[in-house]
Amino acid sequence: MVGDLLPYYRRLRRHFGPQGWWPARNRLEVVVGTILVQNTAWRNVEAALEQLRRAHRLSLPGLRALSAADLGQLIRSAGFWRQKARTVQGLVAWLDGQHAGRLDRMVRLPTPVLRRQLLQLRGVGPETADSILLYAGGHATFVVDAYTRRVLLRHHLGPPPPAPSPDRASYIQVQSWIESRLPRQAEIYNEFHALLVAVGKSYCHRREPDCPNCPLRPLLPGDGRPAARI
DNA sequence: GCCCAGGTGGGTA
DNA sequence: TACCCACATGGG
Repeated sequence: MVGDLLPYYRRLRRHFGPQGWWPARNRLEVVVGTILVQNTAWRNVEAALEQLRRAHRLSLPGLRALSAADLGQLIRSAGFWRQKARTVQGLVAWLDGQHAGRLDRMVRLPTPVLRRQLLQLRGVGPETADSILLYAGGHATFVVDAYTRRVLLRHHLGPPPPAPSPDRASYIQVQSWIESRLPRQAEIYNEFHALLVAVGKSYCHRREPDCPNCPLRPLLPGDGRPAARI
């Protein structure tokens, strides 16, 4: 069980190379990025981060100094900007109130405690919480996102959907399935998740799961069988 | 024009 | 619990 996914991890890493996630310059950028990227293409997030940077507001003091309206305008390109501005401000307020405004203290909390606290924040769900835990804090927590599900489905991996319903496994079920098949190390969770995103992005077309030109078919199992619906 | 992108929360049965 | 929907911008 443990280590079942290691061969795939190694194969993907040889093919794509180290991914070096999260694409950010510091811890705060990771945290802000995890919120901005919710259901949004990363390029739109980059534009928003750049706007914050140019306004000298991509820092805790900078964010504190912004009204919700002004923050919203700066992150507009990331979409859902009213919600996301509120979420960022809520997170900064919580950080100030509970952790003396210090991310380095926040990430030192035990994983289950920090996860629970993050999930209490409005606008922070399981994926955002786990992204902060893993990519900002180095906690060994696997991030389940749309790419994770898509790639697992396409290659007939992952937990079976619980019959008769719902039609897909829960976040926790997918997360447990992966975590129990890899060494419990943040570095491996980090890299494997980033590699799954690289796989997902490299598919010729999301709507053509059987495309014979997909260069990744030898990298993950599932060849010789009809591809799962994605 | 239409579809989609590294989700989340609220409402309803 | 299991759907459904709003939330919004930008690129293919």
